[in-house]
Amino acid sequence: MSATDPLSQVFGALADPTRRAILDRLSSGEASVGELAAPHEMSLAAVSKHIKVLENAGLISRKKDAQYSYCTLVASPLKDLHGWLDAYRKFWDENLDQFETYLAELQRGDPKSKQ
Amino acid sequence: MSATDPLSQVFGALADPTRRAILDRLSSGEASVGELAAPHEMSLAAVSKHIKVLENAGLISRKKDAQYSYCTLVASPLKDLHGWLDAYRKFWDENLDQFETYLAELQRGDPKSKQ
DNA sequence: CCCTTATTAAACCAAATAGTTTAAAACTAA
DNA sequence: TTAGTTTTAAACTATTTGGTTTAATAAGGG
Repeated sequence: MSATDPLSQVFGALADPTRRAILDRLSSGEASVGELAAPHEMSLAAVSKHIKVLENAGLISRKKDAQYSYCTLVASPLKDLHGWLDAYRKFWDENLDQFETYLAELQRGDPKSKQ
Repeated sequence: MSATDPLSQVFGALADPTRRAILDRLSSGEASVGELAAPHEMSLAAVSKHIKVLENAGLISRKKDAQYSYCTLVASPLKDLHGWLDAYRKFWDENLDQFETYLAELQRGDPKSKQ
């Protein structure tokens, strides 16, 4: 992932289960770096790096309070991603429709579906 | 992106503008490797590798015909991705909040929601 | 049979990723 | 001030990525 465009950054940030777990945790409220790191086997420094990747992708923001750094989910990049996905939605919906039509025809024994 | 779980593979495959362009091209119909490579500056072999990444993520399938390899978009992984995204939709979609409020009111039998 | 076309494999390289450990920075509390 | 907590920076390593070039494979057409 050496691409620097925003969409690539967001997709790249999400291409890791640890980072998705962090986002998932943040979906139930803000948390400090230590709290975010706790469930993971790796070192705190490693989680800190993952958090920075998410921050660079715009997926989290931070608020410093004393020595603590509190992270919050920022959903707008996910909205952008949803917008990108939507261009393909008709595709899988169509396929689903076609498949359902096919199944319905099979059940009816419609001869057209057998060619 | 050394993670091997399906979702990471899909996100990783999409974290590259060349690969997204290939998917975009395929959304208007199947194409050979050569056709997919044409718009890009890089070598054919490089595009061939990108196509393999997309194939490994399950985003395209191929059909061999003579020396040609025809690629087709497979949208189901995008549908999975959409499912993952949906868990975050409430963070950006005000309309969904309204809809959930509406549903909650309906369940309560709140008369305001019926007008 | 040769020649061309389409694609992939192999070997190679530079840069990026994902982790480590150690140390430093910034703050709190005694 | 000293000691402890939280987080990040730095340096290092192994692996992966994204590209290259060259060669091999596989098919079709004179």
